[in-house]
Amino acid sequence: MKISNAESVVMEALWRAAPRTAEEIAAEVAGPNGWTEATVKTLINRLLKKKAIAAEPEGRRYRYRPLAERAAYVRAESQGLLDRLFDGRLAPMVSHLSQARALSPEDVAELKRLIAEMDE
Amino acid sequence: MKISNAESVVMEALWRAAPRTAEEIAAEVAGPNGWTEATVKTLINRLLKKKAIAAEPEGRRYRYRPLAERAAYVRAESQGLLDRLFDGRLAPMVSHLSQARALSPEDVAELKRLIAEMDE
DNA sequence: CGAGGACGTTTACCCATGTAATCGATGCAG
DNA sequence: CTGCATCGATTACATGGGTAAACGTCCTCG
Repeated sequence: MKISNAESVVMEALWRAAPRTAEEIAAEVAGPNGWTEATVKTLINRLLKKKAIAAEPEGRRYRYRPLAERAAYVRAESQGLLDRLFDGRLAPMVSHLSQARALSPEDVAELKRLIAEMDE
Repeated sequence: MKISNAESVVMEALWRAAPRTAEEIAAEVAGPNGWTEATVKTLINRLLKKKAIAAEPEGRRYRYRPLAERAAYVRAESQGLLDRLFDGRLAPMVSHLSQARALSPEDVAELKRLIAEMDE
């Protein structure tokens, strides 16, 4: 099932560190997103329904862990965008993004390294 | 204002060629997406409301033309993804995508060229 | 033992979106 | 002139998502 935008914020938190309690998750994501703890709880529940995360009982409460893998999520999202906007071609995308936002020299160096690697 | 997924299909059609009538647009996008002409008309109207396109009268009907620029749309979309998933860093994104999907030699060559260009 | 709190669960509500049918005006074929 | 076909405009309706409060249950402190 599809993970929505707001939900993905919770997922990211869990991908960063898991398992965690609802309280811990909320502590991390509620403020920056202007959400109340109630909102975070709703998101957690929707993710449970979608089987994107699992709950393991710990005493009185639960700790949540991701079931969906970040790599798969990232791949689906970026591939979708790539296909929709750049006809699946990476080069035009890189071209576009590098124009739209200046790259740091480190970025350029890193890219160069990547390409060199691919070129074998 | 935000352009939704379905709406973006209409936008893409108009970016490809404009101005066009609703009928022409529908002819191009309805079938492949499994939409009726009515659906396309709704999308057109929503885009009008959002000021993403404009209508110019032509005899008894209208021809539509994009107001929003594709470049801006593409930039917003890809930048959003880049920020959300790759912390705004292009190199990790390229790395991820090139792993997830093998690049053609042309792509690699093109990328190499791009990087070389940036490096000045 | 009783009250307050901590948690997860349920319910709520509104807006955007996907999808489409219907309506109203208008121009054209007879 | 009149009825049919066309168009755009209006209305419809279900689902998903963002946002959150209310509820029920159990634990714990006094």
